[in-house]
Amino acid sequence: MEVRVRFAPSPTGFLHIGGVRTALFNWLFARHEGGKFIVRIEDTDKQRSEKRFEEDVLKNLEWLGLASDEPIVRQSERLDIYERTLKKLFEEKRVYFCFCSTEELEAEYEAQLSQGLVPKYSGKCRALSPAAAAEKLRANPGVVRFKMAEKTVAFTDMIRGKVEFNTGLFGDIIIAKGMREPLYNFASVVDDADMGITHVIRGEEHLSNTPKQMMLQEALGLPTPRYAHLPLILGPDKKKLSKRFLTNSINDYRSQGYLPSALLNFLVLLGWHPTDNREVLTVPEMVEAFSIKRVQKAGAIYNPEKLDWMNSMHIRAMDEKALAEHLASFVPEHWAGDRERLTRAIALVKDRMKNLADFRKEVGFIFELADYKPSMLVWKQATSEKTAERLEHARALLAGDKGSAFPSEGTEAALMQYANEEGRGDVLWPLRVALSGQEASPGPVELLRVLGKRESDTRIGEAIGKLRTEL
RNA sequence: GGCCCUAUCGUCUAGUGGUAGGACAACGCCCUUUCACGGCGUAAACAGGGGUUCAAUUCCCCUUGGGGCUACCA
Repeated sequence: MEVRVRFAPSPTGFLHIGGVRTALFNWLFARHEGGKFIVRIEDTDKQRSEKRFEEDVLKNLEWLGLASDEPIVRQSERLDIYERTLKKLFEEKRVYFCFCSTEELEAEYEAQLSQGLVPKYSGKCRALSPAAAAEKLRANPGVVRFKMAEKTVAFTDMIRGKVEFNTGLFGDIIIAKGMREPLYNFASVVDDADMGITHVIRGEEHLSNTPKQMMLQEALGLPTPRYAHLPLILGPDKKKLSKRFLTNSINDYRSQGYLPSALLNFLVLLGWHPTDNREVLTVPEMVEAFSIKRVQKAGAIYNPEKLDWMNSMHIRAMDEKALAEHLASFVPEHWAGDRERLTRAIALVKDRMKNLADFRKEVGFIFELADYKPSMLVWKQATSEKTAERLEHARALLAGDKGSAFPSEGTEAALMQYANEEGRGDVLWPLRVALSGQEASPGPVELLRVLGKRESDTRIGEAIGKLRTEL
């Protein structure tokens, strides 16, 4: 039988890190098994669902490469189906209308609690005759309750093994607010069956929903898919992932210059890893090695430092051309247009970038030299005068370069020889600062290579000018 | 409170009935004109208590810690 899984977000907020991980595990499972991954939008809560959130979720899944294999399913477009199913449940007397007010219910729960009892719905409205219910319906919309049988329900979670619940503790749960307003547990069960979902992989917060859904499946004569409940991602404070991270949309990671593959790689390692010790994996490698049975049982803490490291590893693994594409939205247009220089700049800093946004601040000076103080050119105990002389010497050396690739091997050797004679810091430091205008940067020879002969000469000339006017 | 899940370095984790390994982060050294990168190294963990056993981090129980659920949210 074909494996079919789904990712079922409710569009009540931007797509966040936790959602992506759930989507990823579903997607990997589907790909590994050669099955289908389907996105279902759970927008039954009209108050909280917003179209812009749905768009955000879909757009970001696409960016991450986790798009749905089949057309998106929207619960808001399936109200007829839920209504029909609900009618059937009414006919079979598996459900009933309840008209108890929130105040009544609260009072009931308090009373139960004070007697040391487990608070649950008393089942009061079960006794209402269909006629009485119809009468009340005229003034009060009511809610639909499911007659929960009291029994022990057991299932085998693919990650946790056997899990047991006593459904008697739940009471008669509300499954819809009216004939056309289904609630989560009900809509989810109907859709999973309709969509032919074979495996439900979701967050651990749904573990106790599973027995409720199984009871619903039983009442509707629907098959029970296999379940896997993923451990939750915890915040750095070892508590449930805080608002600070949950409200962070994937958009933020995207604009900070994280690569999709790095984000996915980081997330997959939160609760799973391959049998060997590999940590840096391409997406195809993840698919190949993935196994739901190897998923960890305990929650994992979100560690942003490791994400940075992972991103730098993925940046390094990417070739310069592909990186240039990704960089396009992170640099000014005229930089992106100067493809030749952009590629050389990328080669220069690829190994030192943690994210794509770093690129601009790491090598911006290649495109636009910022103003700097002449004193920055002077190495340790050297004088401005001496520094200017050394720069002039170096400049003359470079000007004599006749090779096709600048700087030629001979020029480089001559420069290094001069540096060794004068003191490496005394020559190399001012040269590097003259070329970069920065306290910290890649080395002078690398910079010469990226800037080219003419631009290098201009910059060294400027540096000498700065030193001379200061004297 | 009740139900359920869970427990190895700060973090992600490997692992086995008999020296607890890797990665991130930290620290140190090397490389080096600078900053990174890189290389080498250091520190760092089996939550506690009972069992079972010649022997328990590993198997069992309890406690404790952490988490989830306990909605007319999903």
